[in-house]
Amino acid sequence: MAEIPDKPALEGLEAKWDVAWKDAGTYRFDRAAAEASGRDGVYSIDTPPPTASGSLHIGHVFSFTHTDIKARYERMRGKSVFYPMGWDDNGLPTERRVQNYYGVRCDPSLPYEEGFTPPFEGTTKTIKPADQVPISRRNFIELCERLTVEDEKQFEAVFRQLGLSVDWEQTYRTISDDTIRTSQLAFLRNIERGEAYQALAPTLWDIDFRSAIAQAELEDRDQQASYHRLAFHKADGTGDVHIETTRPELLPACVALVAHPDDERYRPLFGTNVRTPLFDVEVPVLPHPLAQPDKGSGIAMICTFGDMTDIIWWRELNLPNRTILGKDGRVIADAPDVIVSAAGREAYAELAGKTVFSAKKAVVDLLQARGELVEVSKPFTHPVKFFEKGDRPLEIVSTRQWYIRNGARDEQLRERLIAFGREMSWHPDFMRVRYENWTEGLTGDWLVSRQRFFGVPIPVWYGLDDRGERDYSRVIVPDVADLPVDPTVDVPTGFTEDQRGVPGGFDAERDIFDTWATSSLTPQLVGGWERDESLWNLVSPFDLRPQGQDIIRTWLFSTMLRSVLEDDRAPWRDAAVSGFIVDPDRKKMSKSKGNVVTPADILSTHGSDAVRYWAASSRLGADAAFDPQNPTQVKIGRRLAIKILNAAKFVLSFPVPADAEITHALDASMLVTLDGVVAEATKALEGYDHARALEVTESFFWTFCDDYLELVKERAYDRTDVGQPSAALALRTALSTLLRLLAPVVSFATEEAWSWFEDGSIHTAAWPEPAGGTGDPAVLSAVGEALVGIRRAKTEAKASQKTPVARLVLGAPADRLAALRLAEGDLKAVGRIADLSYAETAATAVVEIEFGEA
RNA sequence: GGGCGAUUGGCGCAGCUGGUAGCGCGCUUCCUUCACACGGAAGAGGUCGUGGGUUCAAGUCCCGCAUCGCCCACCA
Repeated sequence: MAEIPDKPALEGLEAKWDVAWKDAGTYRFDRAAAEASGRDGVYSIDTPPPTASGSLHIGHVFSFTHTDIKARYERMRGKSVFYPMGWDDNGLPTERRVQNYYGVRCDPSLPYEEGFTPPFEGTTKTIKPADQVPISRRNFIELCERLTVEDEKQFEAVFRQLGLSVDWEQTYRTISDDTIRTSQLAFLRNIERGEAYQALAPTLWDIDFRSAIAQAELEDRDQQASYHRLAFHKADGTGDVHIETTRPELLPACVALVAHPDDERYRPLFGTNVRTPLFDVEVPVLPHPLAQPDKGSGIAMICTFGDMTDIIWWRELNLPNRTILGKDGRVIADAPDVIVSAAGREAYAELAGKTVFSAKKAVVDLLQARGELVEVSKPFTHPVKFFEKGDRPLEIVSTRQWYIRNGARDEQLRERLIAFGREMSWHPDFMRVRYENWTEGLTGDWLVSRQRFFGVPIPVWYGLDDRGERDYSRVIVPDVADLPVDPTVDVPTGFTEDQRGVPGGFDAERDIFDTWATSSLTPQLVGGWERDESLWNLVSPFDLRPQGQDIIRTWLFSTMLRSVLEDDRAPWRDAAVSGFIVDPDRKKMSKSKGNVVTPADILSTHGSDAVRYWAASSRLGADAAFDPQNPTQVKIGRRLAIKILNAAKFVLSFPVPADAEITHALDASMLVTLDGVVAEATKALEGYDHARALEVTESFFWTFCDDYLELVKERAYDRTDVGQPSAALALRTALSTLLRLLAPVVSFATEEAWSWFEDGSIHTAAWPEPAGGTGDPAVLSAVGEALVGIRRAKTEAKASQKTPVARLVLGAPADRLAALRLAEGDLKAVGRIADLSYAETAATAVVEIEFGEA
């Protein structure tokens, strides 16, 4: 046990207890205990792995604190808590950060350079792509690893300062060998069961990242556009048909016109052909119900591919593919074969090699020059699809990609996914709806391949035919025992390296997995799936998945999918979804808006307990305001933490006789009231309502300090008073209970105070149970009311609370008077009242007061 | 266009299975150093976005509307 300092303070507690907890292994997952107790004795958490590229933000502090509170509660309840930490270090954010940080970019065609030194180290300005030094894939990946390791150290430091009760021996990275092995193994199983497949199809494509993008990574952004009214010429020469488009540059990719089947204006045209302006290509006019008569001129051109609707029309109307955009977002050199006229080919030549933006201008100029641009509308804004991490609108190009079936085209699977979602508990419950909406609204299978570099390689090769072309029907998979593999380096069983890339040999898949394809396996990654079966059985399915509401469609959905495909069950029992942080203007905080506050400063300035308190006072799913200039709630938390230290010090100053018993009605009343608080806080925490648990506990704590402690301090101090042992014991009991109730939130101050009178960590102490005393709660509340009355009388007299009172008549309802008499001594002591008498009144109040010594 | 959530004193929030509103901050006044000035006490201040309905009784249940936020959408 530690000495009680003269002047307790919060400063330094974080560093002190972080080391102490680490040395004692306070939060270590006790595998032996878990094995002894079995799955039911374990509480396992599928912790979100923060993206290790850059810095943590206040939102991380917020949501991770929510999880930590529950973890600490379950630990005190006697569970072996499995609380790991992961870092999501693969993927685009890391690549982009590495490009900027070191001034490099990946060029897979380059050879590996031993001992490569990057041109920059930690630049603050953005380096233009043209100035980035091209390096090999292996060099690039090495830099990714180097940088993420550094970031992860900083992240751990912040989380330790915050006091997360993570078992820091249970960590994983989404780029480690173990992870790659697990990710590849799960994918091979998907292939085996026919859940993963490859297909050549129109794909949403980011021209800057040069990679395919999945539906879950889309976001709409408003863009300026104008309708361009173009004249198509009827093939029979009887006139023109006007269409409107925002994308005239796609005119050479036009494959048909489309109007609604019931549209009288265009009905006569169905089945006929028209010729495109400029390029003079004959295309059919077709009916399709998705065409909207009230939009534009009511008839649209279908291009391969301008938007998602084009894909649907193209597929359902069985149209040819005349893609003109390359993967770099520029118009490809070769015109579609159907453009045969000299004028058409000349026009196309003007566009070849141009970006979408320039090509649009060129087409408009050409159309204008030939008088075929009828009209250009005023610019307006409309939503355009972007990759959520991208800077330019997505294009749609035809590419070969890998997909995992997700229920979009399989009603049975979709229904199972929803059914498992209903088996789980969601906190708050309405978050389930978002999951269901997403699942029901899926438009296609999950595109998991990415044309990127830093990630888990897709573990396949393709057989090559005798001309050296990939035969996509001959997918070669590795032996499970050989995982992890990098197909670009490793050789499939039955082949030799010299068969790489030669006719009759093999060719490596160069794509990597989407980061979610690996993140969707976090339970498997951390739980020892196919690596440590006994661990897996102890922790899975996990108790808790904590996460942000913004990634329900990605992380939560995909984790559920993988679990259902692999094990036919939900991966967790509970999902706790935190809200996000909004600034004082109610805007979501995000890097792009530049209003992000870094947590390290906040933690240092106000103390971790204060910040934890702020986080704890928001319920799950509720957005929380945070004003870095004036973090009110944080300051309140700080006040609470300081009060805890001071109150503990005070309570511990009263000696508790060895044979002390609760004999006084007021003490018994306080303790039985506290029992109710324990019951309520416990119930709240069981239901993931940490805010409610904190509220009832905190509320009682202030009553305890302001009223009860004031009332009994004289008695507790006076060893000659027969009521002394009772008061001292009650105080000590309440302190112990309150500290434990507050420990999950105010983890540092409670641990500090605990160390003054108990051995061992409060965080492994038993969660309090109601003591089941026989007190009457009415006594404490009646005396509390009387105390307010006495104080008011003194305040109104502008007297100090310590002013002696010669005589005081206390009025109260009859049933309350009895309670007051039971605590008469304490009331007289706290009010410095010499002569206290009573009167029956409707409400509790001071009837007469006479100041002065007795 | 669809879905979800929010709307309670100046601000941030509680109000569980319906019975005429609570907490904290801020504010006003006062006290004070024997746990706590990173302190203590008392007080003023809302009829609960809006229009209906159910009920003896509605922030609290039902329907409509408005505003804000988030998510989704096949937006030529």
